[in-house]
Amino acid sequence: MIKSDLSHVIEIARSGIPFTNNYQQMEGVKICLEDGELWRSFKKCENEMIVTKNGRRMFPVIRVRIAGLDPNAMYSVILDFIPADKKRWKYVNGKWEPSGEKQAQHTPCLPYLHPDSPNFGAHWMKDAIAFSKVKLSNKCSDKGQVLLNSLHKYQPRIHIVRLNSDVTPISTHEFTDTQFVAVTAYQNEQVTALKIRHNPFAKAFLDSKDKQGESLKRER
Amino acid sequence: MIKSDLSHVIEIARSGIPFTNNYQQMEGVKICLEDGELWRSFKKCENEMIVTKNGRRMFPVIRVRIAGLDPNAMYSVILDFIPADKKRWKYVNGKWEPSGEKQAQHTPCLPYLHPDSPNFGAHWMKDAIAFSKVKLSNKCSDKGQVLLNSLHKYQPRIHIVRLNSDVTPISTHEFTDTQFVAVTAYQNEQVTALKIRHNPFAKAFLDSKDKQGESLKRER
DNA sequence: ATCTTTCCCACCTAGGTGTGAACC
DNA sequence: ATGGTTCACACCTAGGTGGGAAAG
Repeated sequence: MIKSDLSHVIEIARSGIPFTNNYQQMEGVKICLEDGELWRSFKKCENEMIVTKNGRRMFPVIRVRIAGLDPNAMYSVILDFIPADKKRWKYVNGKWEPSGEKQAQHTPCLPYLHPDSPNFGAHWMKDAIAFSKVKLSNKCSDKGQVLLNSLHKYQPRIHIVRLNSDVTPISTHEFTDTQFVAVTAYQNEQVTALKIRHNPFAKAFLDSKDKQGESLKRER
Repeated sequence: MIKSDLSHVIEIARSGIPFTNNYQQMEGVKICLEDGELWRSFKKCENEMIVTKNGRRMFPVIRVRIAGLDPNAMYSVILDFIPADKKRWKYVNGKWEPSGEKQAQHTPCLPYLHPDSPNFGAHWMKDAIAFSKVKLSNKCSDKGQVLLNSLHKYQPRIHIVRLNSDVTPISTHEFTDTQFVAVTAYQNEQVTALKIRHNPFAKAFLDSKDKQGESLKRER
C-alpha cells in the first residue's frame, strides 16, 4: 500500500479558512463501513469500477457510520483513493494478473469532499454518511470528478478533518473490502452480474443476466 | 407586515453549537434577489403557490446573491415565511379579496435551513444561492416541509446567521416581489399560464395553455 | 349549493445503467 | 491483429408538473 502525504486533503478541507499545520491524530473516533456483506461479495470476484470521461458513480456506494466526534465542533469528511500497488493489471483467461511491472507515476488523486461538508459532529454522527455522488473518471476535468488510471487497483480512504482556526486533527480510515480495479469496461462477468443484480439503475438488464454469475443459485 | 421573533431561526441555525443570545445586525452585507423580472411578472397577477400534504416546491425559485461576508467565517442561510397580513383571502370574479376579517392564530412557520448550511462565507458568495428544494405544505410533518395556511398571503424572508461560539449576528432580508398566496389549487389562470410557460416540469401542459395568460402576445 | 381539498394520472425533467458497435 | 476506449442507445430510477374527478 502506497502512502501519500495529506496536503491535498488539507487543502480541500480548509477551503479558505486559516489553519496552522499542527496535525494530530484524533482519539476515540470510530468509523464503520456499511453494506459489508455486499462489498465482500464483490471483493470475492475482484471488484471493478467503471471510469468514464464524464465520471461514473461507484457501486456499491461507500457508506460509513461515525462515532466519537465532538457534536458541537465542525468537521469535513473526505474520500480519496490511493493506489493499492504499483502494478498495471490485465484480465486474461478469467483472472486478473500483473502486466508490465514498470509503471508511469501516479498522479495524486484529487480528494472528494463530502457534499455535507463542512458540518457539525452531531450531523456526521446522526446517520450513515453515503458517498453516493462521487464520480470516477479517467480524464482530467474541473467538475470535481476523481481522476483514476484505468487497469490499476485502488484503495478508498476516508478522512475526517476538524475545522479549527488553531488545530487540524486528522483521522484516516481504510476498508480493504472496498478495493477495486478501475476499468473502462467490465472484465469479469461475475462482477457485471452482481452490479446488475444489486444496482437499481441497472434493472433494465436483470432479465437477461440474472441466470449468470458465480454465486447465483441455479434452479436445480 | 407581521414581525415575529427570531427564536426559531436561531434554533435551527445553532443545530447543537453553543451560542450566546447576543444578536447584532451585520454591517456591509449585501443581498440581491435573482430572476427579478420573472418574479415581477408573477407579482403583477398576484402570485400563488401550491401547498400539498407532502409538500410542493416553489416556482419561481428564490435565488439570492450575497456579498460582504467574511470569506473565512462560518454562516448558515435560512428561509422562512411570515404572514403578509392577518387576512384570509378568496378569489372571486377574477380578483383576490379579503374574506372573514377575524383570523385563527398563525402557527409560527418552521424556518428552512439551506442545505449547504453551515458553510464558509466564501462558499455563500461564490454563486447565487437557490432555495430550489424547499417544500410548502398545509400539513404538519417531520420531513422538513414548511407549514403554511392555505388562502393566506406570505412574505418570504432570508436570514444570514454567523456561527460563532460567542456572537450571533443576524441579517434579515425581505423581497416584496416574492410575496404569494398559498393555495391548494390555482385560482388565477394567468398565474397557471405563467407557471406552465416557465417551469420545465410543467412542459407537458405547454401546448394546451400557451395561448392563454395576460401578457402573452397573440400572433396577430 | 358552494368552496376547498385530496387523490390519481399522464407527461414531463434529470440523470444513472450496461450493451454492442465503432473507433483507435 | 489485439486490447482498450468511446459513443449512442434503450431502459431504467426518481421525482416534479397541472388536470380533473371525487371527496369533504
